[in-house]
Amino acid sequence: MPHIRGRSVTGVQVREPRLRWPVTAGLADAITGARVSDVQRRGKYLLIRIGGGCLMIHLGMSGSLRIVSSGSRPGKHDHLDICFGDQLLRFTDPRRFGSVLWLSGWPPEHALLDSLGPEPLSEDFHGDYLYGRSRGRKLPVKAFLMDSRIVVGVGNIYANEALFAAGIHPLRQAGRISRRRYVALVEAICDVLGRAIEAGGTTLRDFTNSEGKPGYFVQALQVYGRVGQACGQCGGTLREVRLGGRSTVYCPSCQR
DNA sequence: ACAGTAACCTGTTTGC
DNA sequence: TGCAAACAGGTTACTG
Repeated sequence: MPHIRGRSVTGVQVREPRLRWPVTAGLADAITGARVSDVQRRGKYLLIRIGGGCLMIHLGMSGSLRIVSSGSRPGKHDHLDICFGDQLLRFTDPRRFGSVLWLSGWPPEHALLDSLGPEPLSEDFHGDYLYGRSRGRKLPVKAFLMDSRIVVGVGNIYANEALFAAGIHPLRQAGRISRRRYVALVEAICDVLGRAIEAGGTTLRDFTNSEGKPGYFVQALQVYGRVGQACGQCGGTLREVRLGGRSTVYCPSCQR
């Protein structure tokens, strides 16, 4: 976020505070006049250091942040603006699964950050770690992977893709997968995430990235959204099950 | 303690 | 054609 680092907040407009959690009351008073000194990320939380505290933003699944000129008229789902003189940081989120919370200290302290697992592309995330955390767990490995306490950043699409790449059946009990296979799974997760980031992410339908353009990784997906189609590995038919209400697509012969 | 499900929300798609 | 229901997703809270 090179657009706002070093700049000072000149105002805040909250048009719709009802997000995943209510936008922190008194946000404008807390940050108006303060300067943005740092921008970090933890899991899917954006951590913007402003003055002595932290603005913690989550984009949910349909949220976005844009830099627009201060004269720009807000649209239907433009719920809040952080003003920086002639420019605004505008938070848009049609489905309101995102959140904007003000934390009064730095480093940020919040229950939502406390129990987060390691970053998937960090060295703390490796096969031995997943293997250890999974012992005794009976839930499906896909649900295990999507638990942010285990590892952050692996959502439904990438869990599907990584399990296919690693040849692991999404319904297999997490505790009944060998160390060797978890090593392969970590490799698959890193590979999938790395390629997705490179391609600008995965966007579906109306979703776009921070520049308003679609992500191109959707074209590289092997299983997600391809139920009924032929498996790229064996030619068999991809199947779908619902797991916690989430679409789970896999190849019954390549994934065991 | 753990596993599974409901809940939040709305634009889009599907089904009658 | 029109309307209602289903669907999608990240994450937490709740239930069993």
